[in-house]
Amino acid sequence: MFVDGVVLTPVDDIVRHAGAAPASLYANFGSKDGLLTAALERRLEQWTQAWDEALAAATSPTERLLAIFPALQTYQRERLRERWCAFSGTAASSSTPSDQVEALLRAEDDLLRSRTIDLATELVGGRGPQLAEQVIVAYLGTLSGMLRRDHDLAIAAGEETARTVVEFFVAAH
Amino acid sequence: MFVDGVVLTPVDDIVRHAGAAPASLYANFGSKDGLLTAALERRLEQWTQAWDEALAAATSPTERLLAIFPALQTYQRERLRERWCAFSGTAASSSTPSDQVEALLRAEDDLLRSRTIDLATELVGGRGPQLAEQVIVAYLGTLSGMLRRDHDLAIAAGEETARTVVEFFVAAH
DNA sequence: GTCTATATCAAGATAGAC
DNA sequence: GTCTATCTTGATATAGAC
Repeated sequence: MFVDGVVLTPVDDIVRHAGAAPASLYANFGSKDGLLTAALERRLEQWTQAWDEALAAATSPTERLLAIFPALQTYQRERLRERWCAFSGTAASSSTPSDQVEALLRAEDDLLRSRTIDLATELVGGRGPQLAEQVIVAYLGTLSGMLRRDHDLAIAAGEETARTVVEFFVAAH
Repeated sequence: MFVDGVVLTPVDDIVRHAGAAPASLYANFGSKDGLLTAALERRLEQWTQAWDEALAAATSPTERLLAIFPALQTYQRERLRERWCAFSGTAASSSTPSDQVEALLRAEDDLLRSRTIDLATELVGGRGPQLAEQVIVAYLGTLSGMLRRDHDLAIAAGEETARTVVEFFVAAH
């Protein structure tokens, strides 16, 4: 759809794609920033759902910690196809986001960290936060990787990396 | 300096910062894309040097493979301070770069992959490519991490992740 | 080769009709 | 509430003088 994300896509293009008029967009969202906010809210909701579903499908604590990768794959395939990540992309697109956009970026980051730390702690106890940190590096590396190569390859490489890290921590546990 | 990168920074700002006139920029670089090209060329050169230096300072094959992280730190501290990465940032800023910009993005990616594969192969032989892939995930995750948190923390987390992966492969070797 | 001043164009936003 | 038409702004780029 809009491969460059909301921030870098002109309002006119979005409006034309929607079959609507510019004035309607402004009547509904107030500004382009309002549109971006609504888009990120929707993405956060969809992403949370995709992750929830992958967690529910996971059959072991290890797979639960790694479920973020299948979640990313189904999110991309079945939900909001994106070039890499709406949140990192927004952070990259402007170093001075509005307060409401910044709050959403923080909300996504909080979700990522708190869930990952909880899942990692279930798996390795006190070393959970360190393991979580490394799984997050693998996750963020997956997102960056999507910018420069095939999505499926990037996700597979990221998941393998996370799996290595998890095995290492579990073995030392 | 220009925290959002060349692509997202208006020409006027760059010109003002340089104490020059818009016309001079166009006389010297032809277009904004020409300026971006020159900027990326310079960055690739500086980055290669920083990485070379870190490689020269490394004292074991493992440290040589991990030298990309100290290289990133000195690059950021002593060379071209950036918000995250000029190359990933450029890739994120436009999905349709000019041919010359795309060639530079490819050159940076080739450098990253070929060097990492060579160093990983020295360390673990035939499993080198797989190890390299995971170190690259950690590197890219470090870059993305720099977008959202303190640079030193992001680099430390990335290096720790890569170190875990390396230890795992070395132990299995 | 560099400057001032300006043309050109694209993008965000709005006025006013329906 | 949505549309057409338009305003305004800001950004890339150039003309012409020095």
